Amino acid sequence: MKSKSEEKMISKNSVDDSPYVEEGNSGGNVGGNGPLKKGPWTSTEDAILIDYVTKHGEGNWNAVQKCSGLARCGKSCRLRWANHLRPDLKKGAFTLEEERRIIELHVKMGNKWARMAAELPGRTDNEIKNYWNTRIKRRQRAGLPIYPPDICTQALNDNQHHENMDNFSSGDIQQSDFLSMNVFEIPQFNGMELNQQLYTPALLDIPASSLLDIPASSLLVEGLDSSYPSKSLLCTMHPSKDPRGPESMFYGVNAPIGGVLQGSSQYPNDGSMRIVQSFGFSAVYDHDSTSNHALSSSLIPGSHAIMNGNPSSSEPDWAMKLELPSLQTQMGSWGSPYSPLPSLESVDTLIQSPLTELTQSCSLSPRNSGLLDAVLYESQMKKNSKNSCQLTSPASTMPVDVLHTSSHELHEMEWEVYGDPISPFGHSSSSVFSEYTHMSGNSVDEPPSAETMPDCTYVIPALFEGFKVKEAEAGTEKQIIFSRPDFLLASSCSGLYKDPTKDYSLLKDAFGPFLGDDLGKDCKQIDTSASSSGQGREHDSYACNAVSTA
DNA sequence: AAACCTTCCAACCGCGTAGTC
DNA sequence: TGACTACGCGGTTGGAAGGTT
Repeated sequence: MKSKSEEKMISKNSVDDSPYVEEGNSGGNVGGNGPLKKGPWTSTEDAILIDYVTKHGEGNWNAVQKCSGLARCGKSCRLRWANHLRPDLKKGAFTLEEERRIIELHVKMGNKWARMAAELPGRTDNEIKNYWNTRIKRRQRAGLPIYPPDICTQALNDNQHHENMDNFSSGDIQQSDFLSMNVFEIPQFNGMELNQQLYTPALLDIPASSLLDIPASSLLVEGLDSSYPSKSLLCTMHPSKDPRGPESMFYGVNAPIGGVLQGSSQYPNDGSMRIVQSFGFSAVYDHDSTSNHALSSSLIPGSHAIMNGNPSSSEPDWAMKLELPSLQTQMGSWGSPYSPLPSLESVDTLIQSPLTELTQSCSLSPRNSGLLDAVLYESQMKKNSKNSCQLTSPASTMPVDVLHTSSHELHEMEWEVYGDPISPFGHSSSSVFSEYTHMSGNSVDEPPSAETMPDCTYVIPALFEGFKVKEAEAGTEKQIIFSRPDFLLASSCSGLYKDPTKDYSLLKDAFGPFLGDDLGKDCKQIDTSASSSGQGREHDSYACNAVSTA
């Protein structure tokens, strides 16, 4: 097996018919004893490396080549040892328990594979990463949420718990407690961002990923206690490395959001922190909607922000370097300038805006209780009023003045911004929306996939979290009401699926380690006749509001 | 049977960080 | 303080294998 692939690799990497020769030396692959080999390892090489490590121990990998004559760079040696030769490695597929653990860890840590691996003895970061990416892809295809029902349930429980909390941002909650309480918070639907259509295309320049890969817990903690060393966030944002300073984190942002974002400059010394603090966690913490317009849903770990695949030229380099998972690449499919799919950046923009700004200038929608029933109600109302959403409006380039369009119009076009049944932070949002567009024949970049969400529609109780964004410069207020996708998952997992006759294989697959054989009892997919035809999916349950008030 | 597609996974690459000088 | 080095991490790539059409 290996020999075959090896030969291919050798052939591929060969230079002048010299196998085992590496033509490049990037990444410190310069060898002192000649060219370094790349590609699959042979058993002989493995033996050499094992022998070396046995004698000299781990570390000093660059010395391997010198001491053993192994034509491999230190980097490669380390990787080989860590991922394959280490004696304590656990081989074989992940157990259900391990899978569950991975998911839990991902909720907490995001794409911190090494940290996750540390929690899973015998497993490597690469292994976990591959597993996760595969899982994401699979669920994306299936149109399923990343996080399983029980976690959803826990998230809801936590939500209810926190709804009764006051001053959650006062920092009186211990980090550990907070973390423990939010371990299962579903950062689902980070894609509940504001409709990009509501904002100028420049908003797309905002590196949503900078926040979306941050574990929910980290952000939440940040929001609670600024003393928490939110390395994840800081590192992700790289604010200190941005020569433009904190405000530049919103580089590319302009009106109307720009006014809001500019508020970030209020915290010149700790932009990211402030931003975190400004995050809303309403899903979980909108116990006090007047003071804490949290957007918990935005706090999705591992969210590979859907950058809408539109790496604008104006996007800062650092933004592009932010944690962009491979999935994001896939998401790029809806990055077309004309894609009706939403941009996380837009929501992130608001999310990133200082809380104080929001709290001071915002008055939540009266319907904005954040309670599930309220959301359900609203969703139902929308459903009744509109049975179909016009998702395909090529209005992704809609100018700012769309904000002044009627709320009705906005409703129709906005649902697409939300729902991301797959990923909490939005990477999946792309999947759902892209899938929708596929079904409706509106995909710009990809052909409809019969495989994607076949006859499957989630009934999503859209929660509407509204807040007003004060447009500092214009002196106007724009109330942006957006749904609470984070609840969508939970609801979708807790019996909101309507059609019991549908095949639950997808869900079963998705919830594998979390559900028993009676999966179908709890999770059902909805079949809408419209969905099969790609028209009029009952996505209006995703409905969202965008009310613009001059 | 062949072509195509999907999944899995090993390996590579670039970058960030810590340590050292 | 800056340059250099080693190491680690996360994202990405590409081939093998298996499945589907």
